Amino acid sequence: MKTKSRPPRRRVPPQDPEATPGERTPDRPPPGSGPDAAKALRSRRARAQGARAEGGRRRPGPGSRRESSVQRRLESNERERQRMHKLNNAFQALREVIPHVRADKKLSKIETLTLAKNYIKSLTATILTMSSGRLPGLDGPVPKLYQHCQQPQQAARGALGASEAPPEGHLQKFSTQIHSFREGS
DNA sequence: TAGGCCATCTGGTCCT
DNA sequence: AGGACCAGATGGCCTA
Repeated sequence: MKTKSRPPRRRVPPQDPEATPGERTPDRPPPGSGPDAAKALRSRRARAQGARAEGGRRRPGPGSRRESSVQRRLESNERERQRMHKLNNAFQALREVIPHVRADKKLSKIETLTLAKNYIKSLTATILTMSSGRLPGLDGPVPKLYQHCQQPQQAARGALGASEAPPEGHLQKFSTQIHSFREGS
């Protein structure tokens, strides 16, 4: 990660005035994935691209500095889109491995992250309890895992119990949390 | 209709 | 220098 101390930024109007951000994608498909979503995305992007090309503004002449800077911006946008798609794919992969109720409703990103964190913590606590602080294949104790589970934050956040709880207790608590999460409490 | 969630654009910053 | 990463802004869609 990088340094977090950035000066506050001020939103400036787009340098390329062909359109403002939201106007470029007027028909975004509903959230979801699959071939239909992908197809809709492609056609939407093609239309957006066309709309940009036909915009009421005069296109810069070939080889102009403005054209190359617009071109760089478009390429940058595309890379950013790809990056976000990869990020979303990772979110989807994470959703698929987190047990949760109401599978018909897609977990939001924040729900996915929160449940994943608590799921990991519950599994960690369970493993520690079952192995008495040791993991199979390791000679010594597992200081990092142990220290992690000793952190006071776990009690403060209330999601998971102390490491003395019976093994099934951790997952039981996680399960309870999943339900309360989905109920919006 | 308000609020939540999201995709996208954008410019600044960091890294290679 | 160029790409990756990040966060703010914006507007669309959906649901209660």
